[in-house]
Amino acid sequence: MRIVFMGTPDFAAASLKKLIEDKFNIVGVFTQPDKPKGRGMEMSFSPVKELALAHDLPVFQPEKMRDGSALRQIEVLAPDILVVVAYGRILPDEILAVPKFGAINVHGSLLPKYRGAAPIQWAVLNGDKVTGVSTMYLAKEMDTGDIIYTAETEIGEFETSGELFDRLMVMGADLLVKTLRDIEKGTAPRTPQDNAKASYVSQLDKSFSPIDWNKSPRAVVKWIYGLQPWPVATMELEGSVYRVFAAEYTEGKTDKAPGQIVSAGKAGIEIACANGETLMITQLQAPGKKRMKAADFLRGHPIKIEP
RNA sequence: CGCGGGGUAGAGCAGCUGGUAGCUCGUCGGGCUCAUAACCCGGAGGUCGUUGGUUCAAAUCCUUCCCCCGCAA
Repeated sequence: MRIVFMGTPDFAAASLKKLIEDKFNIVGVFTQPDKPKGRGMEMSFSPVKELALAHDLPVFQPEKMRDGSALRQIEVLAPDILVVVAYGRILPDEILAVPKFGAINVHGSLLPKYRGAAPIQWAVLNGDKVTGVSTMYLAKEMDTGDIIYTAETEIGEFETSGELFDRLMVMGADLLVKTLRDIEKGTAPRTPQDNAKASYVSQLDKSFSPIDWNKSPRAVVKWIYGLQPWPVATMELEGSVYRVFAAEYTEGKTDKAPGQIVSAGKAGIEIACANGETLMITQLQAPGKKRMKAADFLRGHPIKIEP
């Protein structure tokens, strides 16, 4: 089976890596054009491109998908199926129509829940106990195609989105392999999504960072861990914005208003949340500094606690 | 050359309008205490990221490079 793979970030690279390891016949790899990244704005390749180059797979990086050139490239490759994982582009119908098995996708949620851009992060942010990955056929509308397979996994209480990402991309890769094998055998199921149960989630950005202390401790914990590795939860402390990386639950009760510092010591910085409950911040990062334990931070930044 | 912050004792910071370095914690020793992440006394520990320069004298001024971090992508 001739496969054309389309993808860009690490999540996609994990699937491509698995397909390569399992000796699938990948005839071409599409990924986003190279862009300057990082400090110094150095040109960099996408993880998918790096991987493809390392295995001598032909790489295609069309600037536009709708000007016909991408279509011609794909027609030449004559794939039997298109595997699209976090490519970052909407594919026009004429491209989807080329392969006889169509196009399939790996999505980081249990569809139809969390259609959209940041399903993994939102599963964490919402405090879900379980999430998973799905494989599906590409449809005209984003993430609405028929589901092929799903796989579930539990979310750790203090698991970051990044950690969950790493697990889900491996699960996704495995599920993709199973999906491809069964499509080839003709035994892959095809289940339409129940649109009534669908939900959409938006991409995250820095406007999500500030912690809302009027929430319960658990909601704040989920916010802190769900926003990692990006954009990272933040809190204001004596005029500066600090990035918050870790927190623990406490038995503490307080009369202070949400957001007020209750205590600061070896265990961390205790902050009031909703209903008089508190949360212990244990790891944070000051502007221009690297992340550190709250106890380390307090040595050089004694905090005055309002009575 | 995309913008900006920072590299000072084991850790976190101050000092940076130049004169051989200070604070908190930790650590070591001693004391006090029924006891303590408590308190008291004492000690160890730093070629101030690197290179060259200015100067009678630099952590403090200028310069080279390295490393860390945030923004932006």
